[in-house]
Amino acid sequence: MASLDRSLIAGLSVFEGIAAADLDRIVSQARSVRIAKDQPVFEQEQEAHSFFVLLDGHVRVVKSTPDGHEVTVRYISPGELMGIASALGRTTYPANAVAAADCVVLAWPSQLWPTFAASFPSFSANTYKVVGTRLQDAHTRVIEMSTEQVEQRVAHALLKLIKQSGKKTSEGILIDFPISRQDVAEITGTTLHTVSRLLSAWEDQGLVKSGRQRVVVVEPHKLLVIAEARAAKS
Amino acid sequence: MASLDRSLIAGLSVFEGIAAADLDRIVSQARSVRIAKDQPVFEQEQEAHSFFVLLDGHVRVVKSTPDGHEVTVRYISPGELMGIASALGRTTYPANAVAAADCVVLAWPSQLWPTFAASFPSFSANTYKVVGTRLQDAHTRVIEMSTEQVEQRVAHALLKLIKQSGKKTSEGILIDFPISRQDVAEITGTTLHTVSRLLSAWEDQGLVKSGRQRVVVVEPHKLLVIAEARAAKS
DNA sequence: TCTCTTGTTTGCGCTAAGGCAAATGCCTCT
DNA sequence: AGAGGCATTTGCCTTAGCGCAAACAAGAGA
Repeated sequence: MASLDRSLIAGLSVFEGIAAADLDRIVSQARSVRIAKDQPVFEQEQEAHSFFVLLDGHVRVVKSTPDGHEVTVRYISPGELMGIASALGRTTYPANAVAAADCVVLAWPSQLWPTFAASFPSFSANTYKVVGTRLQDAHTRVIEMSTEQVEQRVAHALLKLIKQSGKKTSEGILIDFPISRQDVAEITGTTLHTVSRLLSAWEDQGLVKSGRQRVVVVEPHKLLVIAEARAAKS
Repeated sequence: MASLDRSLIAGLSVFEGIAAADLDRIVSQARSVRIAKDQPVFEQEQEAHSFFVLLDGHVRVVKSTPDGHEVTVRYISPGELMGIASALGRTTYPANAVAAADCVVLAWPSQLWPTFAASFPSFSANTYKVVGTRLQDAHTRVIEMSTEQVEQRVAHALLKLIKQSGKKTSEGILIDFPISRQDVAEITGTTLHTVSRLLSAWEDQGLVKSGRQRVVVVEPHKLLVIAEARAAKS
């Protein structure tokens, strides 16, 4: 591992509260892997041989149903953990992870987890905190799916995406990786057609600008109004 | 704690792999609490002062949305953990837990968690395994909400309920606590009207028998066929 | 530059399922 | 036993949003 990586890594929230020396020991046992866009990071049902931290790029975590549907569970941004099945006593990955853009990840063999957890309590605590957040997020998703209409869900999804992976540009806030209508549909549980219609409508109102695999949110506030709308619609 | 409880408790999967002596130390620090039907076990946003094991009864975990919707996150059956926010680094409960029937729970103060986790690795491992399962379940819920129609979701919900809390009777498998159409609706993200219509239809076909706050599944296999149906419907 | 592939837009019809409303039935409490 | 409150059933209407299908860009590769 290049020392360049170390300084970059020290700032990540996953490693908060870990002494520099410990961090070195942790990082020195990782291997750094480059993954090209659309290549898998890990796959559903596969043996969970490693856990990862994403250093650069974006990863989409997807579950496939027997009947061919694909549901996006979450997007992973730089700095986030993924594939931590081993911390939860699982031996296989529960979903597919695919690079949504070219990625660089740090990978540790899963069998190191017990040692890490015992030796570096902060690391373990940070990890479980992440798990807690994800459980929370998943429940929020369920609630959104249960109580909101498609328009609100798509608005929420875009807001979540710009919060997580937004990049300010002169036009507005860009979702910083290629994302298609189909992708948004798989996040929100709808169809690419409906997403397309919504984006077109919002584009007309000046809320967003979008193109091929590209979405820029121009008016986040107005989008938020739609997302939080109770009953009436404009 | 009566020693009666100890023998009962030793069999629970949460305590698997824990030496009898350790189990005694764990259980001796719990207090046993009786909670009447419809009374809260813990509440959303409240400080997570304790974590629990349900010994008897059934608990419904519900999240309320700002706009008055209620979504049932899960049902807890005897032997299961609940309120384990502290193990995930949270300081407040993420949802409401209400007794769906009269309950008996064991409660430990949250501040014991770090000690327990350090002293009894099996306990910690078991707990995180439960968390893993719940995360999994939550994702399954999201997928069901995204890809299945209401009929399939309700069928799945009933199957899950009889698996978790089913009791064989002469008529079929009874869901062993009072459950209304509204409750089923809150699990599946639909309305009590739709649930009522479905149950009536299934009753006509002899798949279930149901009454006021009561559901008996007569033909689990046929229900499974509905739950797993791809496109066509009978 | 031209072509091909892949993503996007949009129109149209259809239906699952929600909303509303009213009737009925079953417990529970007095 | 009677009364009141819930839970349930059902009919009817409305509609959000899906499916299908066809036309349209806009990159990518030759």
